[in-house]
Amino acid sequence: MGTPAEPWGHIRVTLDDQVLWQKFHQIGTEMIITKAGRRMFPQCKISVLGLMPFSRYMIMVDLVPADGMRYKWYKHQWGVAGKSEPQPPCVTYIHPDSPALGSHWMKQAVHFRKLKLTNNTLDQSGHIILHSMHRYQPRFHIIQEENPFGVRWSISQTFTFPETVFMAVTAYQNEKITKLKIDHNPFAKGFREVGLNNKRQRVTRNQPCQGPDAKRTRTDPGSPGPQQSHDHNQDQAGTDAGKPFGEESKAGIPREKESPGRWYSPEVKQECPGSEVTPDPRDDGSCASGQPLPSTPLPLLLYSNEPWPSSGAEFRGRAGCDPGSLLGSSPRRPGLDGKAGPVLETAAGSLPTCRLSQDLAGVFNVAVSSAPKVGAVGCIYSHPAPSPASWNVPRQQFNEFTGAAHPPHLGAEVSSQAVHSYPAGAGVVEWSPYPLFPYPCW
DNA sequence: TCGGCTCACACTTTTGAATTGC
DNA sequence: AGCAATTCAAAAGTGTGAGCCG
Repeated sequence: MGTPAEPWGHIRVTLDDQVLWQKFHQIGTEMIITKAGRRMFPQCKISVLGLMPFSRYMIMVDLVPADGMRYKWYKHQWGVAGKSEPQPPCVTYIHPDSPALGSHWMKQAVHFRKLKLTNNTLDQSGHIILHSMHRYQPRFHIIQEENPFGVRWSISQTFTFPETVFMAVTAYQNEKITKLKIDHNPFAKGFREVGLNNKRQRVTRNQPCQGPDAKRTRTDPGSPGPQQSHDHNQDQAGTDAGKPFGEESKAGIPREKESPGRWYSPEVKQECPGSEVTPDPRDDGSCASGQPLPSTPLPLLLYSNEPWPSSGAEFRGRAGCDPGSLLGSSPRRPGLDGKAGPVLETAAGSLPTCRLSQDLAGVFNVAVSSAPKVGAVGCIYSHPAPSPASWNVPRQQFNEFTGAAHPPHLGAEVSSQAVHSYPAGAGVVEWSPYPLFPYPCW
């Protein structure tokens, strides 16, 4: 168990499936969001190195606006349609293995396969709520538990990867993205065959069912649709060239199998090779700020009544740490009306006497996977407990927070960093002067 | 009229309980 | 009795296109 003095100096985070991400990024990644929740593809998967094997960490993901714009698909390309809408209640997804030892996280890739996106602002399933036609950037947060008994969570570090920026959509706009997804996503296997991933040809296939009730008649035994589909899938079974997932699993290869990638570390960031990176509207040179950060208290759920920053630049300045930027602020605090999604709440009576940074009144929404990780899920919804997962605090109390991001009990010896990782060249790590979670949990 | 969203659909993959074998 | 491997059904996840809605 190391001291918190320099626990972060050698952490390296690699984005897995980076080649795939870059393929999508080159075209302009689109992520389908649905009311019921849709998984990401490519999925968020990272490799972590440099953790202390016997220290415990939480790893979580949130999605922040990539800019302050709303987009529209016009003439085969994305164009700005205006300013972004007020952001919905933001949820941070905690990896179901959290908290776990550093050795556990480093043993294999950290896969956020259960992470789901939704456009349902009233979602209660813990899915990450996004607006369609907006661009978002996934962020990965690693939070260290200071002692092995889970007294508290403290230091945090944030990693982002420019190629993971995507456009949230309810229906694919770019046919190239559609094709790429079909080619790489096993669940879309049925659409891979030529003709089935083409809207017009698909319509032709179902012509006998055309008409106002066409949807219903597709299941009609007399309809040629299902039969043909079956045949085509049989053909496909032997000719499927991609098989990126299914083949892997059937071959008995661990799903978490890793492919080597690049590392991004704070040290590298100091070099600030920003020129190697695809220009990002949010990258406004803040990588130059290589200052140690104030202490980072525990992650909490922070609802905010503040609207999200309307401009990328503004948001960027806050990135990485405070509740407003990390998890996003919701125009309205969910939960007060009883419609809140599953959130990590802080325990009643355990509120610390910390203060929020000035514009950050609110409460985090923290989603946890549906996976049977009792430690993470159970505690979150249960009574106060001395576990780091049980940050339950009455939502209504969060708005009473004001002010500082330095909880007194953490002290200055605990530093935190927000790191912006770039895939290009040697990589870039960005240090933010803001703590990830400015509130202690107890 | 138009663009965005929802839904049911057919299909594949994944998951996990039940069963079997050692 | 305990464990690992296998089987199988159910659940989850996928893109599509028609229809709905503002």
